[in-house]
Amino acid sequence: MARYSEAHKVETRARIVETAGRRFKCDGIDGSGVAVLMKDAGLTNGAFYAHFPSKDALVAEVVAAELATQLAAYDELPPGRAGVEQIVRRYLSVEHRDAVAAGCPSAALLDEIARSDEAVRAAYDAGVAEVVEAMARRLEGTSRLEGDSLRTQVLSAYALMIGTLQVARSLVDDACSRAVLERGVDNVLALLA
Amino acid sequence: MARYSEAHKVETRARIVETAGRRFKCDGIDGSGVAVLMKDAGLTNGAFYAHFPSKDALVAEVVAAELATQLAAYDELPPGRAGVEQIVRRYLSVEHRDAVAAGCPSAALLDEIARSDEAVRAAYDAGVAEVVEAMARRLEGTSRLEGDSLRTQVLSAYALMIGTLQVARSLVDDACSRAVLERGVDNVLALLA
DNA sequence: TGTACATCAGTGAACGCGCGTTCACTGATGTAC
DNA sequence: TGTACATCAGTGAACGCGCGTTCACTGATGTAC
Repeated sequence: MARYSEAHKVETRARIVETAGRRFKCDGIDGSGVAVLMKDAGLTNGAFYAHFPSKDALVAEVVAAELATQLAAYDELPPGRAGVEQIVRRYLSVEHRDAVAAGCPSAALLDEIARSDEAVRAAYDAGVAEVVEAMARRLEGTSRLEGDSLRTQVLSAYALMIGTLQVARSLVDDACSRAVLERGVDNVLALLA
Repeated sequence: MARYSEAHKVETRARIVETAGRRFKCDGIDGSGVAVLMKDAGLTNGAFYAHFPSKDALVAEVVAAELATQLAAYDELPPGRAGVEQIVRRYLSVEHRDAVAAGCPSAALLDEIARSDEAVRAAYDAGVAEVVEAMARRLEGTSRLEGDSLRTQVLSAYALMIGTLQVARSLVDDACSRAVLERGVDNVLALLA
């Protein structure tokens, strides 16, 4: 089994990035070994280095890919402020809280990203900037803020969403967890009003 | 070297918890081995199990101790709303952003805590409840909210602080990082008005 | 007061295991003639 | 059209290393007599 088409290698690589994203979000970056990552993708560990020079290189790609996926999901939503409201309500839902593997990479990995090398943080930085830009463009004209100031406010609101989801996932008390999610929706929407 | 006083063992145990807190916040829980944790405390790895049944047990104690330290620091601040403002300004300062080891355990460890077993999450839950209670009591009477509703709002504000600090630490662009900290202060104070 | 013994925090080597990475090898396919 | 060779994604064993945990041992001190 070799000498595949060029498309095959690209597909395999993409599959590794995608399954690694889910695994990282579930078990953490440090908690996910290369052998497991490759098994998730239906391969053995040795093949990893035909696609990536190191685990760190994969991490940077996964961070970029995960944020790109998050960004792409915004296309399906209604335009303008209505779309942003849907983003916020979905983000701070019980469903998102309980679906770590399919969920936001920021909420699942941010403090590991903060400890990562500059390549990973640069990938995160760029990915978040695009997500913020997409949200800001939907709000432009309907907000008291505009330009950089609006973007800073959107980033601050995104930080509230991230922190809220992490807290909701950490609390043992379900009622308290749901309460912080619900209040988070109100507070984020208030910040973006 | 043995047959120490009872106080000696208590002190040693406390030293392990304290140095482990700093190490966990710097390198992550998964990223900090027992041998390193014990070396930080000036001991060898074997002695660890005279104090704790497992690394997981230490993690739960560290989470509790770190939040207790955060809570204790509030005693030095002015009473009422003025103290809460100082808490927020210090939390979202460049100094706190750059001092991970001495900083907030939530910002450094929250997504690892969310992945931890129930003992760790219960310790986190209880510790956060106390921190929230301390802040809520300072605000009671000067806020449009009261009781459980005020506490939920304080927890939501705490989540914004956590998320903001994590984002500030992850961004490579320093100007952007500072901007989100500054905006975070305004937004948290607005949520608590 | 002096001696024998019990205690137990701490030592440091060792356990099996999984880590990230390397490498000799496989074998289905594409290319050359 | 048929054969020989080159390619290279993927295999699976192995590398040295650090992980969490165990354990036989040490030796300064407290207690018993």
